[in-house]
Amino acid sequence: MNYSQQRNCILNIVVSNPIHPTAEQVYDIARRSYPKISLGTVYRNLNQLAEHGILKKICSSYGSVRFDGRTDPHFHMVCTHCEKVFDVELGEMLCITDKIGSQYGFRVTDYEISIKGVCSECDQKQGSGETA
Amino acid sequence: MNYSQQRNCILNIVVSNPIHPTAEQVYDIARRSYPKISLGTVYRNLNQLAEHGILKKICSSYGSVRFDGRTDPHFHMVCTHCEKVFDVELGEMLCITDKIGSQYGFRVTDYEISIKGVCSECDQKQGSGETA
DNA sequence: GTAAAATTGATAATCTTTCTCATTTCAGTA
DNA sequence: TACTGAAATGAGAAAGATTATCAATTTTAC
Repeated sequence: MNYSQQRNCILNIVVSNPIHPTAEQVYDIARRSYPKISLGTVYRNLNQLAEHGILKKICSSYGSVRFDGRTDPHFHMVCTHCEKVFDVELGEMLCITDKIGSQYGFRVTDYEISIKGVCSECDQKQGSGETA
Repeated sequence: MNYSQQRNCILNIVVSNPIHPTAEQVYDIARRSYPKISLGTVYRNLNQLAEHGILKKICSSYGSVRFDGRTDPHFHMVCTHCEKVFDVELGEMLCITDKIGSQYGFRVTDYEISIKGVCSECDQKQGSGETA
């Protein structure tokens, strides 16, 4: 895999913006540096980087796939109000997945956990009728 | 919400087929009973039933959204080989989500866990080069 | 610097899902 | 049982997300 300037830019965007961006969001940011970059290039690179394990595809929310610069096991909390995706640490899950593997005869290679709810910010705004 | 024959059929398909079908799969099965049913009707009903909490939308795998007739909290194991989605029971998760909620100030309303890996069936076939 | 391999931008194509709207069905009531 | 307004349907167009194609450009290794 060659590292073109565009690929580097795309990777940096995902790694340095822990917002779990969609391809479209990455595209918007990438265009600031490469105004002629095409959306196809963004999709191609995000998928290739994910295939190589350099970043991760996540499907925490409906609609578009999102990408995560963190590849170590962790969870996500998705706010059903503002649609933001937050990271959650919880080492305990590791032993739970092991348990599941042996209990169901399933060879666990990865897991993806999305906790849905309302983030504290939205929860506070809720009363005033605001929407993020 | 009126219960048309088509809506009943769609609901039955999802509830009685624990394969976590996509809209397209539901459509294919529904056509056996209602050859003229339209894909739009299938999508409309699946979404409405999900909005009413009668069934659940899941995004365990990429590509298409899937639907689940079980609405009680449970996990999914997704085989990366045959793409099948299996149910997993694990009550322990309930206290973990509570913990996460209080730790991060997040009001947890639901969660969705997908464990990815290879199911025992595919694991056995693997050596012989077969693909499901 | 050169050549082969990989990548890009532009655009078409595909796939999934939603929307529109005239027609039909449903549920409640007389 | 017939009537009526609301809800749902089927057909197809439209929108949104993603992938594929391909000539031109960039990258990498020598």
